[in-house]
Amino acid sequence: MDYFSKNGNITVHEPDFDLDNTLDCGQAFRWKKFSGDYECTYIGTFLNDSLKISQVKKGEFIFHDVSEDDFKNKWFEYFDFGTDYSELKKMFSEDETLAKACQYAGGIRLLKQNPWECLISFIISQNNNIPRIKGIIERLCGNYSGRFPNPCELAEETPESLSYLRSGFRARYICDASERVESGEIDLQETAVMPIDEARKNLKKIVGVGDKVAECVLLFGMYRTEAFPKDVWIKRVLEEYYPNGFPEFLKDYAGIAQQYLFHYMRTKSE
DNA sequence: CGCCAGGACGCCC
DNA sequence: GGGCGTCATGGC
Repeated sequence: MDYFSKNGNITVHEPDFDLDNTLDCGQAFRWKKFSGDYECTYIGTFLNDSLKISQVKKGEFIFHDVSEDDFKNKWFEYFDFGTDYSELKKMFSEDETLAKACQYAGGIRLLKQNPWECLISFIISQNNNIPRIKGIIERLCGNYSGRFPNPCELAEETPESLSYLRSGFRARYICDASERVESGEIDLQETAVMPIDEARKNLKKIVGVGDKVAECVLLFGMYRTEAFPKDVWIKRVLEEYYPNGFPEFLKDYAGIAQQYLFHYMRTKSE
C-alpha cells in the first residue's frame, strides 16, 4: 500500500481493496454509495469524522478532503491498511472453497469499527435483512443529526420511544444493551481485550445478544479476527463445503475468512 | 400472497 | 444439551 497527499486529498494505491466489496458486504451499514465521476464513491462516518472516498479504478482510491495526519491517524487504521491482505489470501487459498471466494471478492478488508456502534447495529441485524438494517440505523442516526447516538443518549430511551425505528422486537434489546453499557456493567473497551470466551460471556449478558451477535461485535467492532459469526449463509457453507469442520490452520483469522465466504455465498448468483 | 432475513429467547423434553 | 414456536418488520 502506498499513498500521497495532493491538493488536500489523499490518493491511495492498494491492490487488495475494493470499495463495493468492503463497504457493502454486511460488516458496516452506514456507507452510502454515489455515482459520479469515478467508478464509485461512498460517503460514511466513523466516530465523529465523515469521509468521502472514491474508487478511481481497480486498486486506486481518493480520500477527499483528508489531511495526511487524519489519514495516518484515523483512516489508515479504519481500513486496516497495516495488514497485508495478499498474505492472508495466500493462506486462505490453500483451502479450495476459500480460494474461490478470494477470487470472487478479493477486495474485502475487515474494517476496524467502533464497538458500541457495532453492538447496537448487530443487535438490530438479528433475523433481519441488510437493506432493512440500514434503514433502521439511518432512522436512528437521523434522530441525532446524522451521528450515531452514544450510550448515555440511548439509555434514556424506552422500547416505546424507539418506535420510530420500526425495529420490532429488537427495541427492548437496544434498551437493555444501552443501560448495561451506560451503567458500566459492561465495559466494551475492557471486553475488547479479554480472553475471547470471557468476552463472549460478557457480551451475552445483554438480553438480545446471543452467539451470533456476540461474534459479530467481537469481529467487526473489536477486531478479534478469530471470532466466527455463523449466520444462515455461513451455516449453508459449513454444511455444503466443510462437513468435517472449518480448517484448523485458519483459526486465528477465521473471521476474515468467514467474511469472504459470506459475501461470496450471498452475492455470487446475483 | 408467502418466504425469508448477519437470531435470541422461553419452553419443552 | 438440542428442537421448536414465537417475536416485528418489510424486502423480494
